[in-house]
Amino acid sequence: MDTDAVDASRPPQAGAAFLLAQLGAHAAELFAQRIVRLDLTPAQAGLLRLLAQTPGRSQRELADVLGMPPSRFVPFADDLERRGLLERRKNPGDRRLHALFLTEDGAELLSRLRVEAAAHEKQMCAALAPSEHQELTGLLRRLAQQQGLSPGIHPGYRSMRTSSTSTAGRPAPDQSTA
Amino acid sequence: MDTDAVDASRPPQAGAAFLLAQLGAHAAELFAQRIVRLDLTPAQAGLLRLLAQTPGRSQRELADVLGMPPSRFVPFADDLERRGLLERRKNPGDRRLHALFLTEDGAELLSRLRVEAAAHEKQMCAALAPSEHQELTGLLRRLAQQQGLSPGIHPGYRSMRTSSTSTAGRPAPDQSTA
DNA sequence: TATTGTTATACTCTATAACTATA
DNA sequence: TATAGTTATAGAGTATAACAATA
Repeated sequence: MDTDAVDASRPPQAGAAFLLAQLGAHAAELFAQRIVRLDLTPAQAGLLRLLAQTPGRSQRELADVLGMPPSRFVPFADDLERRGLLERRKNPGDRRLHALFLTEDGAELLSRLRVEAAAHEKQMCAALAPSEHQELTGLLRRLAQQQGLSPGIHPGYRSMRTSSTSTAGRPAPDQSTA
Repeated sequence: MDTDAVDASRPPQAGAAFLLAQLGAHAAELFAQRIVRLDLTPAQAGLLRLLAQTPGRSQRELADVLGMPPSRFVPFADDLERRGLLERRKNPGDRRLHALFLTEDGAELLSRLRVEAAAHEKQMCAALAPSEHQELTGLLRRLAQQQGLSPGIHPGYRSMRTSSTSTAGRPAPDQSTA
């Protein structure tokens, strides 16, 4: 009985919840690094996927799904539009709305994105045998469903960088104003 | 051969890596909400755990482990010191160093933190049977080890709120469309 | 009057770089 | 001269709120 369950000097092994947070942050970081080559941030990649899934949605809708305020969505979409990856079309029925669509270039980039995602998947699960990999995926899917997470987007998009304007590279120690 | 073609309009099911990022962000969010009651952020909780594990480390060391620059660590520790949760002691051998220790109040708060962590674990894994829960934990541990993640701290601490001062203004908008 | 998209402003957070005290 | 801790400042990123067009 003196063997207290909780010993402050030697904490218990990390549980699944902590490991999920730890591995999730790690996975997000690795993926972000990976798609720097495509000059995309994870949030931008999420929008491209979203546009492929359900084209023609309004900016307001998309901003809601991604969990960002409309005022932030505008420059976020502006950047991708300038790069020719998505296009805004006026909705004839309600001319207040801008329907967003993926361009051909956007679709092409998305397919390259999927290649990166596959490589990332392999890298993250390198420790597992194929059957274990499948087992893990199944368990995670059940967790996500029970937690009410919608497929394809995750809460992290809210707080993720929305622009990739050359901040993507190394710290670039510009030692100005010495 | 055409069966493995990638159809943009109907993306493949999410893989384990994406689910990890999604569930990880979700878990971190839930945990953050949970410990608002203790007036702690996840990063603060991480430091308390760290101090219990290996007391007496210098601020520089701790900042490195948590992945934050020293200039940010100082006010971060200041806050917890003001609240009497940790204490700085001058190192007699090298008086430049501040050795950090958990106070009694800090240790007491940490034990309450562990209670919350246990409840959080149960909440996150509610979808699983006990044997599956154990199975998942084992798989995640192997992933974390293979990825070189050190136990107890995770990369997300770098970008997490370091103060809990009156952030309670906006509790939980809960904008997820479930 | 309500809603979509947009712009502007104010605020928070952060890293970089100076500064001090010890070594 | 180098390092631990600290402070100051400037910059990036954000949300809130005002605005214009359309309903």
